[in-house]
Amino acid sequence: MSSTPVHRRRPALSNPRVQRTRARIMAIARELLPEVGPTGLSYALLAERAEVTRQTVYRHWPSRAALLLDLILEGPDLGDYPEPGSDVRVVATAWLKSLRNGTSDPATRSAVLAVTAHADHDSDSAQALARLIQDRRAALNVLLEPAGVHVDDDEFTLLYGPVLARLLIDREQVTDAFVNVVVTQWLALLDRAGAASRSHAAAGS
Amino acid sequence: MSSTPVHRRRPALSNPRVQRTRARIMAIARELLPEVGPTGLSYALLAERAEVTRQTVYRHWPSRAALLLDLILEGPDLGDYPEPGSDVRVVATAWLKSLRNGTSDPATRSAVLAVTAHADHDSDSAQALARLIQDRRAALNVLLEPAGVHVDDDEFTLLYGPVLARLLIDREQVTDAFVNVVVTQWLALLDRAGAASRSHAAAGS
Amino acid sequence: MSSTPVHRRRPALSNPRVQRTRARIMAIARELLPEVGPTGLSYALLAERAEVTRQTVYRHWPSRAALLLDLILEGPDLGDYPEPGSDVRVVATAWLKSLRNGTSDPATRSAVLAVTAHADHDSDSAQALARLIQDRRAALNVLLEPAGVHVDDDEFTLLYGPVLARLLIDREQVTDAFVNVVVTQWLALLDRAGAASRSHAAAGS
Amino acid sequence: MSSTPVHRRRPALSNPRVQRTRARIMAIARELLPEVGPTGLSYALLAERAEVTRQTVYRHWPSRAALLLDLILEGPDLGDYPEPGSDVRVVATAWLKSLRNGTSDPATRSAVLAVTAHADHDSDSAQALARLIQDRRAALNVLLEPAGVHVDDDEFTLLYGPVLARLLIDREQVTDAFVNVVVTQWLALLDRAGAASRSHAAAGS
DNA sequence: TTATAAACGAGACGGTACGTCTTGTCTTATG
DNA sequence: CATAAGACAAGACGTACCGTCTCGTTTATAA
Repeated sequence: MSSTPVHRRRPALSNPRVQRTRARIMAIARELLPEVGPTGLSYALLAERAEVTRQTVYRHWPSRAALLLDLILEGPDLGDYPEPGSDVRVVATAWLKSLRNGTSDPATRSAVLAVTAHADHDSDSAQALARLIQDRRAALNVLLEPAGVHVDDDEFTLLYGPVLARLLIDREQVTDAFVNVVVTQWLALLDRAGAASRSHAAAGS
Repeated sequence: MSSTPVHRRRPALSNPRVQRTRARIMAIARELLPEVGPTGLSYALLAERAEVTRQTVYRHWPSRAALLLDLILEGPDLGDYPEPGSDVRVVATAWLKSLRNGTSDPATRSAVLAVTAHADHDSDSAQALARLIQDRRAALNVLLEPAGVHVDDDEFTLLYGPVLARLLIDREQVTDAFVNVVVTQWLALLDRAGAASRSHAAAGS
Repeated sequence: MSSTPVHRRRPALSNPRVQRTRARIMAIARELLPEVGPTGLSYALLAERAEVTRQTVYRHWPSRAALLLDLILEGPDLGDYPEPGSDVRVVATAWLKSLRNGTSDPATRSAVLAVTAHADHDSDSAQALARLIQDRRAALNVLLEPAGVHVDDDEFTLLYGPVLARLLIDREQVTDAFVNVVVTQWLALLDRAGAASRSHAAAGS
Repeated sequence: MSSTPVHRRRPALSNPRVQRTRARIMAIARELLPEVGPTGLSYALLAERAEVTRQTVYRHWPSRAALLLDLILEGPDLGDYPEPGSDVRVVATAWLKSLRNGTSDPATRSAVLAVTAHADHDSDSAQALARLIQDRRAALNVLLEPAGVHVDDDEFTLLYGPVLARLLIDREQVTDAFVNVVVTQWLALLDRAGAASRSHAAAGS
């Protein structure tokens, strides 16, 4: 069996040399990932391409999961990030397109899939994945605050589920039309839920 | 890079010895997969646990993808398979629960995720995944035939997407309640689509 | 710290392929040792030069000590091995020259020194060294049997000590003349010891 | 291969701070050496234990050989150093015991063995070893001057050889009794040599 | 019932990768 | 500005797994 990696302090990002090295490795990793896949992205290959020692890569990311996570978090520039608003349809559509754009980057998609695949057996990955989802949901809720809407777990899954399924499993483009269908569906759900709670409230009065 | 695997004839399943060996390895693989994860399921480990030579495993499955695929296809007994019917809600619910049950088996889930993760870089996996999805959709359409309903790509994704997202990404139980919500949503979608095509037809007349 | 090496079966010498591989590696090691020294004789270098994988070298010798020991034991051909006889001087001289010849081979000398140096901290090396010495002493005693002489620890050290010191520490040739001086000395010691035991016996009568 | 070490000025011993640092490192090295062996005594470990930067150790001893040599030369306190005298037996015995005492210290023994083992491939070590031996011989000759005796190479090796062999190779205690036997032997040799030269002189006249 | 073909066990081998360690140099920040 | 902390390149270590290749042995089918 492989021994558990020793916990070791990671290089201080304040150091400009460290920043340079880290940035170069991340860039190469982003290039390489779609080419060779997450399992093919070995420290050996990464180090060679980045013209860096394996040891250096280990110093920055003690495990592949850590590297993949950073790749997801510091994804490529996604263009305009959606802004809060009171029109639920507009906000939800903007958020969903932003999700789609982020996840359409091949490197990011690879990384997400790899982390997801490891989540069952690697608690680090599981935690990272969970945090990722929670952050996205929190972001959506912030955007929807002006509209006085708060999405719960089920509603959230119903919104992003179809889009990610299309991207990751169907492995096809997520068109604007598809996004519109999903959002339309989802608004109907919210309406029903609102009506239910209203009728519930009415019945309770 | 590793050298290209030589194409080699796989053992004939007609031979009872072959069947025994194959069955034992598959069983062990199913046990092991949730424990160690898809990448941890090495030929070496598998062979050792199954008390078989590595060579033997290679003879049966020339690549890990092939093994994983077999694991998915010959999943554990799923209980009653849904039957065709004219009530769309009933049929869709049954199908969705069957999907949930199949994918809830840890070994199967692991295998599906692994295949999905490799699909970007391994055309074999991509093909296998595509076929898997198509088969499921075809099965659903067969079930819905009596109801006179045929689901297209988008509708299909909207049906299974939330369930798989809940299972694979949220990594939580898919409750019957959640299934009901998804189906209710989905029926509304079908209605809208039907109305649209009807009005379309009316306008066209 | 590195984890303790796993105990693993070494290749069966009955296999001719194994013999070939082993012989080639040993030959290369013998060549390399005097060039680069015991610490410079890395598994990496050895494997490269022998055109063999590092893993193969590990399979044959799980530790450097094991390899060095084999190098000592299967030294180069030493020429005629001394024969037993009743003339103590002749036998002792022949044995000592044989020791000298064996230890004069640069590779063997390097190996002996390395094993000796590690004996303090590596019980394997210590044991090997001890066995080496004991074997040599036993061999000498066999040769001297016809002469009715048995050498004890102190006597043995007095015989081989000066020769090894000259070789390993003075790092100079051991001439036949030097061997003769040592043997002459040593015979005087035996005489004295014999006289002492005789007088002892006489006193006891 | 590693790049050749750059020649760099070593700290001035006149500086008291330098002395303190140097003394602490040496002490730690002396402690560590028997524990971990000469190859295990890495600069990294040494620096860590001495609570000093690796750089600092490098500054003091540009190579391991240099450190080991210093360890040998500045061995632990040997007790009374023998004094010159006219009784050859007394002087030789005292000198031999002093040699034994010095070499019995585990750290020193380790260092001596390491230097010896490297002498074949590292000219620095070879030189250091040679100087060490010469110094010891010179010291003995100084002690023996009052007795009018001068030992040559062969005689010297015959005196110290058995003792070092017992210590380093047999890896056993050198008892006073053993020292006495060696000295007795050795005196007989001197006698014979003296007689030979006398008879030689007589024959030559 | 015995060939004969295939599956299987055993394991050596060349590779690649892993995660760790040490070494010697070089950069950066700090006093 | 001299010195520390420590990042980095280079490379070895011992291990694991991979895919292939013998070579015998066992099992199943066919003659």
